[in-house]
Amino acid sequence: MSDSVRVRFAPSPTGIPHVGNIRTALFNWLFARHYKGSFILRIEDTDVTRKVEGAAEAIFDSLTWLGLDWDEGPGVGGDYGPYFQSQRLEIYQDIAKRLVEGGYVYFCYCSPQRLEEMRREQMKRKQPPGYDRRCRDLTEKERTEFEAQGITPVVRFRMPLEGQIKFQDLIRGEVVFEAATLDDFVLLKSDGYPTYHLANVVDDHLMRISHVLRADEWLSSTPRHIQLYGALGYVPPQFAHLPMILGSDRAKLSKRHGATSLMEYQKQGFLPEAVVNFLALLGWSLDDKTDIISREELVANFSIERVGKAGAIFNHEKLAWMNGMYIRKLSTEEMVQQVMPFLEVGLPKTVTRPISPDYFRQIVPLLQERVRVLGEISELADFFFVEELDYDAELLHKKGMDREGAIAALWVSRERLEACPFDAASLEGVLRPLAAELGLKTGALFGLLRVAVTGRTAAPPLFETMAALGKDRCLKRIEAALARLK
RNA sequence: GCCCCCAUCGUCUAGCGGUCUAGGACGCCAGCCUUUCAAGCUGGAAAUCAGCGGUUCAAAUCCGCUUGGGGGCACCA
Repeated sequence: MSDSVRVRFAPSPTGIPHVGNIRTALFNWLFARHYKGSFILRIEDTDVTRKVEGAAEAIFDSLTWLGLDWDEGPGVGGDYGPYFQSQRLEIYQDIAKRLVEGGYVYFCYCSPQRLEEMRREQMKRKQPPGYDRRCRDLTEKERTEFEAQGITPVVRFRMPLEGQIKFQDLIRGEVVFEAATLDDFVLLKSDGYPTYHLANVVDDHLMRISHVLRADEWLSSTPRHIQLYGALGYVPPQFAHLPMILGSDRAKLSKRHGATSLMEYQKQGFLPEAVVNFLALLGWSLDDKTDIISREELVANFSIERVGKAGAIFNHEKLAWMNGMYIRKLSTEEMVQQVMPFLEVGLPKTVTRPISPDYFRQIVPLLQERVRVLGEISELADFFFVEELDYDAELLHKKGMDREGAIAALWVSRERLEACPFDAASLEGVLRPLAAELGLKTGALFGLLRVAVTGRTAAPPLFETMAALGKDRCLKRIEAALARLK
């Protein structure tokens, strides 16, 4: 199989790609890389009316972000281009002509209004909606009459009226459809553009695609494609219909499911490696225990045989957990690189920019195991950057400690700290004994100082935090806390 | 409505006739660690394997039916 594998990701630029689309791309990519085949990107822009500006770029960006590089397609070229279907119109028209000559198709002059009305009728009678084949056997005369009226026809495929259409799906096994339940679908629209069915089949053949891995939603159009391949004298590729990724309501992913666009995950601070890992495990598994798996291992082990059949709900919680796992694996340098952009946009405007990387390098290790999604970073770390802390004075004398006690403790602490070198070890050497001296539990003193210095009750370890903040800032904040208590 | 697909803890999944009183992970709960929060570690609750019939010495695993869920049914992809 190795030398012949050519797979493709063929999205239509009608919107920003969501995780479901990209999961399909990922499986194709993994399949190609596993068998050392080719991964082809083809843009199926045959619907002029639904084309969305910037969608193609969003597709490129999404794939690039995840590191799903394509061997042929926009930007890289290839021997089977062009890779935009809108640039291949003549090809489809030629093929359609061939089909006309072969009698596999016919011209249909039915107006959209009539078709719509027909479907409404069918629905009302609880009949399956589908083209009633009115134009299937038009006489020469009827045809010329319609032509004389200036109607531009569409080209429809002549489906068999009876019999079964069978095909082997690599994931579903044998799938059988009754031909009688399938209607004559459109191949060429009246604007001269091909429909998905025509363009997709033609291009998959012309581009020598060996395996079509696509979402399950395509399963029911596969028998049509099989017929088309037959009429064209093409050998169909192998099909593998991937289980769908579902929203929390178990329905097909759509805009109404909230943040599903892939780029949104980038914006929120997910790492591409984590997303790849997570997406790969949605519908595929290595074994009974592997959760964290590298791209290399995925490529080495990916196989269609281990792709499941049931749809999978996209679980944000688990993705967030996994992202945290990947964040913790980052080196300090990598973490600084990753986090900087998020701080730039997330920190209040009052913080002076640019943020010093040196300062930041000190605090990054304190944050690294406390973050799951990079976008959380500024909220978690803002006290390292802002000048004025804003918090409720009551936090300073919460449990067990009264106002006077807090004032006294802060006062002494300030005094001792003044003479203390500001590294974590020295700070601990001074503050731990101080707690005993004051007759306070360490937790009480440290908690008090934590609030004074960070403005919150939950923060990174106190000594490291104080060391990073520096003596000046800490003393000033303790003074501010004292003032707040008065 | 018609056609097709699917069905193991709330979620993602392992399981491909006996090793399953069903394993792992997320989340949840508890304990440990600990200056808080995390992280980490340990333990726990959580699935009568959708139901019912078969086949078989033996079924989560094979078959059928039912139910439930999903997808498709455009001059959209």
